[in-house]
Amino acid sequence: MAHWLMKSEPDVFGWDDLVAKGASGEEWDGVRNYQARNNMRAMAIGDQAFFYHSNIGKEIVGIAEICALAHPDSTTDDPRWECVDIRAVEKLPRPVGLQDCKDEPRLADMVLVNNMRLSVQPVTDAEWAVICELGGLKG
DNA sequence: GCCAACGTTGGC
DNA sequence: GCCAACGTTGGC
Repeated sequence: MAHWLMKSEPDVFGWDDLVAKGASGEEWDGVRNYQARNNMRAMAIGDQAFFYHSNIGKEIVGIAEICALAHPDSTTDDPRWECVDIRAVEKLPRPVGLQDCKDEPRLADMVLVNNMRLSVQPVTDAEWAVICELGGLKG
C-alpha cells in the first residue's frame, strides 16, 4: 500500500472538519498543481495519507484514507484538474511538527522537508514508520 | 504581514 | 522553446 501526505490550512479545512465528514469523507478539491494531481491519480482505495496542517500548527495531526479514486474536480470546469475523496482514520496521539521532521535525520529526504510547497506528496514506507513512531503510534 | 521559493503563463 | 513576469504557497 502506498502512503501520502496531504496539506490543508486548518482555518479553511482542518482535521476536525474531516472527522466531522464521517465515513463518507470529503472531496479533496482545489488542487491546481500537476505534480499534486499526478500523485492523486496514483492513489488507490485504502491508501493512507498523513493530514498536515500548514500555516497554523505546521504539524501532522492525523491519518486519512483514500475512499474514492481520482475524479473530475467539481469546483472547476477545467478538465485538467481531478481529485480523490479522503476520510479520517485516526488522530495521532502526539502531532508531529515540521521542525520535528527537520530535526529527524531519518526524514532528511522527505518531500515535506525538501519541497515544502507540494500539497500532495508521496511518503516512503520508511518515512511513514518513523512518523508513526514520533507520533506515538505503533505503526 | 513579509518575503523567498516555486510553478505557471504568455510574449517573443 | 526560452525566459521574464506574475501569482500563490507557506514558513517565519
